[in-house]
Amino acid sequence: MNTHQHSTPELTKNQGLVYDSLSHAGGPLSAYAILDDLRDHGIRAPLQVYRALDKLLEMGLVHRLESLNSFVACQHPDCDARATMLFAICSKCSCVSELAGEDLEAQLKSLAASDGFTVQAATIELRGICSACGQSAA
Amino acid sequence: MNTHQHSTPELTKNQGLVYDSLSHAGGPLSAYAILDDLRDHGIRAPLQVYRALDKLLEMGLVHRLESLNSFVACQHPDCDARATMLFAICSKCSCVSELAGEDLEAQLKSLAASDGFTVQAATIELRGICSACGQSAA
DNA sequence: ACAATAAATGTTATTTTATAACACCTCGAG
DNA sequence: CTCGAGGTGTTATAAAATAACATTTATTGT
Ligand SMILES: [Zn+2]
Ligand SMILES: [Zn+2]
Ligand SMILES: [Zn+2]
Ligand SMILES: [Zn+2]
Repeated sequence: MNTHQHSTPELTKNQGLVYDSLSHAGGPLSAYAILDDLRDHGIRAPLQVYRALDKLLEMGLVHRLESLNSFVACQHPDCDARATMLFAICSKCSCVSELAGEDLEAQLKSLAASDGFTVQAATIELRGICSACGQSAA
Repeated sequence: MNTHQHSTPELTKNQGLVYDSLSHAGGPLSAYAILDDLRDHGIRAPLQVYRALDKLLEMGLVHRLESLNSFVACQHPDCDARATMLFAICSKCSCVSELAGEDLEAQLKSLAASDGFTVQAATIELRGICSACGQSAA
């Protein structure tokens, strides 16, 4: 279920299929999982998925989770405008939350700057236990 | 050139070979690049490299760069003890600096905690321009 | 409307990254 | 000695991503 459709700039057929697949999944999917999901809708080759993903990533509708080799629909209304995003990945249920790093970005930049490094983009992925799993474990 | 040998707990033959390869490289290498580098030293199959890497990762002598699918020798005297580490990867020269996140960890944890998430491990990889490349570009 | 151009698609083959499965060796505790 | 854990060597396979090429579908300028 897709909640906040961004300012969706009309997707093409394949882009729409891939985006819907990711949105409905409610969690991260690998490119090949998307492929399987869309076999019935005419998607037959990995490239069809990867090409759609490339565009969706450009548009900011989808994010790539490097530590999982997988992709997730953006959960945030205006990622592009906002500060650095970070992803909290639950080790138990594999759910993913996308959080806004508000002032985190400034701290990262200044930390990097102390080494003479100019930040262009940041990948921040946390591993741990989500609130639901934390409570059920007690 | 390996500078600060940690408290190296005697590596096995293959572990030593892989660690040396990574140390001498002075930058990130893929498992298969390590394999190629060590063909002359009796390493013939990916598994020999991946098994050694697994142990080296456990020991904290080596880190995995998720966004590059590659590995780098630890540059920091005492990673284990220290706070969250972050990696600054230069988009031009591909060099990698490992920085200590001092108070960054606290901020990450509190940010995650506001979502009910308990952090176990963090992957932080920055993309940008290193000091050397920044100056040469001018 | 029509040609020129750009963007998206369909398909096959290939590369790159990572594991599975199984046999053998080595070395130290009992 | 023996047996059990960890390390090694090897072959085969799985999973993730890209290359190359032909075709089709929009966009744009005239
Ligand atoms: Zn987002
Ligand atoms: Zn969970
Ligand atoms: Zn380190
Ligand atoms: Zn550089």
